[in-house]
Amino acid sequence: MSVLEMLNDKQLEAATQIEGPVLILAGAGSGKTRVLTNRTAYMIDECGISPWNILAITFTNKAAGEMRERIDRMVGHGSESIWVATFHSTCVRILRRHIDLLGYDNSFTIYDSDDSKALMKETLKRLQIDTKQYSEKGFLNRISNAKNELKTPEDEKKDAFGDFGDELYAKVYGEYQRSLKSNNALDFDDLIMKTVELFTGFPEVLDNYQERFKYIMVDEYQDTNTAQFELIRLLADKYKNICVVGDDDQSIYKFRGANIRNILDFEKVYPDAKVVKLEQNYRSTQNILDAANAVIANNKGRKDKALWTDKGEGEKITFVQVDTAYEEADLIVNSIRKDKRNGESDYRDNAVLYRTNAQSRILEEKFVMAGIPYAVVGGVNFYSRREIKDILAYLKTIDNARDDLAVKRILNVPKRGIGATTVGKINDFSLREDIDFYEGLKRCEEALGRGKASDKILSFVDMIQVFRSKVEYISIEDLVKEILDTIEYEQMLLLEDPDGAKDRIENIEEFMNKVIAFEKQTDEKASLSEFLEEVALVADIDNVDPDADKVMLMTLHSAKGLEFPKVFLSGMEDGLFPGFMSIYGDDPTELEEERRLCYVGITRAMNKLTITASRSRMVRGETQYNNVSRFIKEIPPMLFSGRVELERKPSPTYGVERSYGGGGDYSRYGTASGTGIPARPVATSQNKARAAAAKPFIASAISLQKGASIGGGTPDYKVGDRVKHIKFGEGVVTSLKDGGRDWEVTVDFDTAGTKKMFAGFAKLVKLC
DNA sequence: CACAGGTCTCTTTTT
DNA sequence: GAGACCTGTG
Repeated sequence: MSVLEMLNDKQLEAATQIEGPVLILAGAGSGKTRVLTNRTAYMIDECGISPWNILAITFTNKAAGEMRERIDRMVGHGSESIWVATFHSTCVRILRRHIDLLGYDNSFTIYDSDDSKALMKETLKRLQIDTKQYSEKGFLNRISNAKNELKTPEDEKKDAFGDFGDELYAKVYGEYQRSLKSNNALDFDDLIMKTVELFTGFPEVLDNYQERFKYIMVDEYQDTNTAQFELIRLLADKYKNICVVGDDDQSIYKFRGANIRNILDFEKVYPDAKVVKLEQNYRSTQNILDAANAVIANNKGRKDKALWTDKGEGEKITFVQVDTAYEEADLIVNSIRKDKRNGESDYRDNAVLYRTNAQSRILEEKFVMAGIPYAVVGGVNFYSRREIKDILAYLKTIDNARDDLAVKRILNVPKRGIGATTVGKINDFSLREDIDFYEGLKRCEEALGRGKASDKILSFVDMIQVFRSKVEYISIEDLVKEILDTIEYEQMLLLEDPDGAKDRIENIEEFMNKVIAFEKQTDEKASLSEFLEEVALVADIDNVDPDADKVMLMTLHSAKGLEFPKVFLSGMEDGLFPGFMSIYGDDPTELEEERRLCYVGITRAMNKLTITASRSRMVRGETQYNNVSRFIKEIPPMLFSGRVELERKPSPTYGVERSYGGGGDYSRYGTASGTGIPARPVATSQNKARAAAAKPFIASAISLQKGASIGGGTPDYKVGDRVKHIKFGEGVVTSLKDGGRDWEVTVDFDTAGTKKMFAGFAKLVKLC
C-alpha cells in the first residue's frame, strides 16, 4: 500500500507535489515533519527518484537527526544516501572538499562566538582601536549582519561613502577576515558565505552539486537569512525542484539575520510555485489555539491562516501574577509536584519557558530545593565552559598548528610561568617574520634569546609535538586522557578552586562520554578534525534527552519545534517579554517579532497552559517593577480559568518542608527585600490600586529603577513646537498623548519622516 | 609573573 | 549578579 495513508488531504497534497517549487505553509503542530518524511518516501518509492539526489536541510542537528530517523524507518534500504543535514554542516562538508579553491586550507577550523570575540579583540588591538569607544561586540554584530547579507569588506567600504565610522568598520572587517584566514579558520557566518562564494566563483563546482541535489527540501524556511536563501537558490537553480516548509508566524530569528521576506515573497521569486497550507493542528486544545490565534492576529502582513483542531476545548488557561520571581518559581514547582503526586503527569511532560536565560537561575534554585529533576537547555553552552574550552584548545592546537588562538589559550594553562610580556614578544616576532604564532614559539630563542622563558616555551612545544606524533595511532579518548594526565589538569582545578572543581571535573567526564560516543558512531578511526567539527556545530537543543524524566527549562527560542503536555510561560511582563527594547526602541517590527515568539510559546502546549508574571524582578542586580505583558491582554478573557487575577494571590501553601520553613514567609527572600523592595503590604495595596485603574494592565506603575528615564513627568514641549532628536534631526510635534506609562509623542521630522515615540526615551530637545 | 581586590558594563534571543 | 577588566602588591 501507499506510504501516504496516514495523511490528511492537505498533507497529501503537499507530500505528492514533487516537481517544481513548492511552498508548504505549515502552522504550528500541523504535522510538517510527517509531511516531509512521507514526501521523501513517496519520491523514492513511487516516483523512482534516487535517494542520492535528495537533500533535506534543517537548522539544528536535533531536527536533522529526527528527520533522518523517521525517513530511515519509512524508506529503509537506500535511505542512508539521502543528505539530511543542517545548513552549517552541509556547508562544512562542501567546503572541506573545495575550499582550497578560495585559498584556505581544507583542514580549516571553525570558530565559535567566543573565538570570534577573542580574535576581534586582538584585531582591534593590532589596529590600535580604542575598545572603549568602539566595542568589539559592535563590530562583530555588524560583520555578522554583513556576512548574512553576503557583503564583503570591499562592499562595505564602498557603501561607507567616506563616512569615518563606516570606513573604520570596513577596515576592521577586512582585517578580521585576514586574521581568520591566517589562522585557517572560519566563523559561523563564513560557513554559509564562503560556500556561496565557492558556488558563484566556480560554476563547475556548483553544477556538480546541482546535479547531485535534484530535489531539495528546506525546513523552518522562515528562519533563513539572505545568505542561506542564496545558497538554496543556487543549488535549486538548475532543476527548480525546491520544497520549502515554514510558518511566517514562527519567524523568531531576525537578530540572527533571518529574513521573513524569504518566505513571504517565495511566490514572487518562484511565480509558478505551488502553495499548500496546513492548518489543522494535531497538538493543542482549542482553548490554547484560540489564545495563540488571538495573539498573533495583532501582527500585520502575515500570510492569512487560522489553526483549528478537532481536539475539543480542553482545560482553560491559568494566569497568575505574583510579587517576586521566587514566588513565581515556587508556584511552578508546586504545580508540577502536585501533578506528579496525583499521577497526572510525569516530570518530562512539563516545560518551563522564559524569555531570557538569566531567568533560569531562580527556577533552578527552587527545583533543586524541591528535589525535582530538571534539565536546563542552553544558557552557557556546554562547549563554552572553561574546562571544556581548555581541552578543546589542546586538541585544536594538536590538530591545526595554524590556530593561533587555541595555542595562546593553553600556552599558560596550567600555569607555566609564561606571561603576557612573553606572549607579546613572541607575537611581535611572529608578525615580523610573517609566521604562525606556534612557529614563533618554536623559534622563541630568536625572539627572546636563551633563558628561562625560552626553556619553558620549548618544553611546551615539545609536549605538543609528542601529542601530535601520537594522533595517528591512538584514539581521541586516549589522547584526551593523556593530555589531562600530562598537564595534571584535574589537580590544577582542585588547587585553583576546591569548591567549583567538582562540577568542572564532572563536565570533563561528560566530555569524555561524548568523545567515546563519537568514536563509537564513526566506523573507521574517527579523525580529530571531524570530532572538533562536530563539537563546533552542536546546538544546545541537540543534547536534550527526551527519555529522561525531567522538567525542561529553556528559552522560548530553544522551545521552537518542541511540544509538551504542560507548558509554563513564565515572566510574562512588559519590559521582559516583550523586551524593553522592542517596546521603546524605534523599530516597530521588533514588537511583532516578540509577539511571534509569544505565539511559539503558547503553541508548544498540548493540554495545559499556565502563564505567570511577577510584579518585581531582579534584573542585572537591580529590582525592576513590571506590569503584566501586553500579550496577555490580547488573549480573550474567557479562555482563562476564572477571573484574570491581578491582585496578589494568596501564597501557595506548602506541605511541611524543611527547606521552606512554612509558607508565605517573605522574610526569607533576603536578596529581594534587602535591596529595597517595598514590604508586602505596600506592594499589595499598590497592586490593588493598579487593578482598580481604568486601564488595568497598562496601569500606572512607574519604574522605580534607579536612573530610569521613563515616566519622568510632563515634557516641556507641546504640539506645534519644533524639537530636535539626536538621530532623526529636527521636526515638529504633531501629537502628544498620555500613553499610561509615559507620554507618547509624534514628531514630523524634516528629513526622517514621521515617528511615534515615548517622550522619556526620545530625549527631544525643544528648540526656541 | 601571579594573584587579590576593586570597578565597570551589561543582556535578549543562537547556528 | 556575573564576568571582564584594571590596578596595586608580593
